[in-house]
Amino acid sequence: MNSTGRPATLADVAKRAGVSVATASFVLSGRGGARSSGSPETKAKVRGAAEELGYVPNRNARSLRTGRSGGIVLALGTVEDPWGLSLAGAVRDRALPEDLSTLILGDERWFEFLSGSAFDCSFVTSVDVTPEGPEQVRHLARGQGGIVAFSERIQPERFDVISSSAQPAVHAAYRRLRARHDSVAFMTGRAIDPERRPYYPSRAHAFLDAASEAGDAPGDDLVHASGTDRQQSFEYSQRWLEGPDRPTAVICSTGYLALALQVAAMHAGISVPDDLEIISIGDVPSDAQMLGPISYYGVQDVFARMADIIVGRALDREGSPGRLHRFDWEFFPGGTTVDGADGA
Amino acid sequence: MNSTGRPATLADVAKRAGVSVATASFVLSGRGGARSSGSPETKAKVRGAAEELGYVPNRNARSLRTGRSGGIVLALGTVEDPWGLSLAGAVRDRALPEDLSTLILGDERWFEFLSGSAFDCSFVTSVDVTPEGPEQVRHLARGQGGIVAFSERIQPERFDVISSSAQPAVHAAYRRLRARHDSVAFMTGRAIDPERRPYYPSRAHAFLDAASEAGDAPGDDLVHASGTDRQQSFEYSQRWLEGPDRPTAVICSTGYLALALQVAAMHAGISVPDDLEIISIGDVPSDAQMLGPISYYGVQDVFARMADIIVGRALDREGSPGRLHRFDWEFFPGGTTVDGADGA
DNA sequence: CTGTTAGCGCTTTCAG
DNA sequence: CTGAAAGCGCTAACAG
Repeated sequence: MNSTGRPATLADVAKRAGVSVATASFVLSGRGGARSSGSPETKAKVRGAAEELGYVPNRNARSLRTGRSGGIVLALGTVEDPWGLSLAGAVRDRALPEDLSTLILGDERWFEFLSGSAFDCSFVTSVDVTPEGPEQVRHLARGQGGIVAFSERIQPERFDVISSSAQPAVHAAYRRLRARHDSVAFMTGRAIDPERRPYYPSRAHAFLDAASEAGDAPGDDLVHASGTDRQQSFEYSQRWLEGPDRPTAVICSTGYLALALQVAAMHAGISVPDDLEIISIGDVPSDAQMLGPISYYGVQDVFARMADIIVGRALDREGSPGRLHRFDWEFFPGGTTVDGADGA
Repeated sequence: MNSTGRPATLADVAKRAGVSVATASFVLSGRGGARSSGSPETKAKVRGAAEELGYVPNRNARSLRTGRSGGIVLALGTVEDPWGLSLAGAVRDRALPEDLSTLILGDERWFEFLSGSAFDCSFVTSVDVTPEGPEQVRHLARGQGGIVAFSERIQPERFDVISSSAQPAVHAAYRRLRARHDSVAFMTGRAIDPERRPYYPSRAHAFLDAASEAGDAPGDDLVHASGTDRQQSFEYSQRWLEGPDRPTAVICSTGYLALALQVAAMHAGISVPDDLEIISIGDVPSDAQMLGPISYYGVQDVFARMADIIVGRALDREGSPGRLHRFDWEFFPGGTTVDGADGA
């Protein structure tokens, strides 16, 4: 490994090996290990020179030329959400053997960032939170890399779409708990904000629909906004459980809320599931659970399936016209409900 | 926004605006908004054409030319660690106003990935886990972008180094608790593995040193490996707290272990801090705490300080010879120790 | 103030 | 089987 000056270029390697740039390129990047790559002797010389110089191909130049970058980028909107991290882990595990790097975009300006780049595949989650989301995705699809969009309101075109609505799950959870309780409450992080409302019905909306569909009263007071961080949720849960309108059945809009509620119940001496049943919409990462599994609605093998789609797109050069992948939610019974594994 | 064909190139824009490529480039990328950019009329034409065509510069081409990419990449080694995510959040907040994107590299092949690329700044955490780490960092530093390395065994050269050893903190924590207890235990995730040992002393090693320095017995049995995920840690804590050698003072090697222990203590009816004192090495993200603040040793404003260094490097074109940033750990009293805010 | 020109480092025909 | 040359899209000198 040479230790002076700027990084070695292919031309440097070629010169040192006494061959032309083209040959060097052929040996190093073309099917080097496989068939028909050059005379064994030349190969050795080139390889040796590259090694000595610590040569490493400039990815910008290569991408510029080929239109591919050897990378997958996950535009998750936010980095704080553990859901995205689980996905990232699954993608990484599948991408690594294919020699694809996995990157997470940490900010929310996915459109600006992705427009300029040429990744093998870009995955976009926050299509549905702005009005222009779908249009932007279509625009990106004109570029070179593959696109996978996580959305409930866009049709596949030259990109794949993963559609995974929690709405049926919320309805099912409501029916399931309502069958055993006079009243079912809903716990969410942030109150419904009519201003910055996403362009699809939120889980809280689904809950309200489910309640009125079941013939229950307006139910606005059944929606509890507990705050976004865990301490807030925990303290809210404590007050709630020790207050006058203590619930006996709660649907939590995320796994972490369910976790906070579960711990608060233990703290308050309330027995779960006997005196309080909890269902989470979306699973709780197993390594975050402390008091045993929480009953939840979720998608079987979500991360593995999504990772397959994303990596598949990345590997698919010039391909498929775009598929719609619809994910269905099922009930996974845990220790926070009384029921066994029978369906909704 | 044009909706057909491949992405518009600068040449397309120039042609449509009736100017040359150079002029278009000048207007669009050179100090467009600021002074001396071209005649108002041309500017308008070019801007208009770009708008109509939905032009967006190809970042690969630009980077190839300029050697800068408009991005910061954080090579965290793993995505699962919340520490890295907090850092990512802090970096993103500072980078966004400067028009820098923040990326997280999701896999552990940082060297391979970074060698090929030209980011404005790369941050590498796992320098100390392999023997060749430092050499690789030096090699990267020959490239175009800035580098910030998180390491306790490398000297700054043409890159910055952040050195933040937990060792003194472990010693201080030991002394602090030992002053009030006959025996102080240590809780860690993974047992000390002499095989794949990192190339620096681990926190568990520091604990053993601290014990023998205080004149205490070997203490190997004071090190408790509780497993890596939270459920395991929680269950381990439960067994431990309800078993025969129940501790009265514990140092936890990470914040999440302290959290599990705290919850387990509550569960077992053990009063914290009266019957059990807990000190965490490293802080617990505030949004993960449920039972109130945990006493810990940590670095004041770690994430903000690190983010400043990283973004600073990214903005610093052709610059500083490399600085060593040494981070000192302090005690932050919370609800899991009996002491107030007095020093160690 | 705008246009011409020369590359950045790489891959890829196309000849030899 | 190897070399010469073109060009990906963009920017930065230098002319005009």
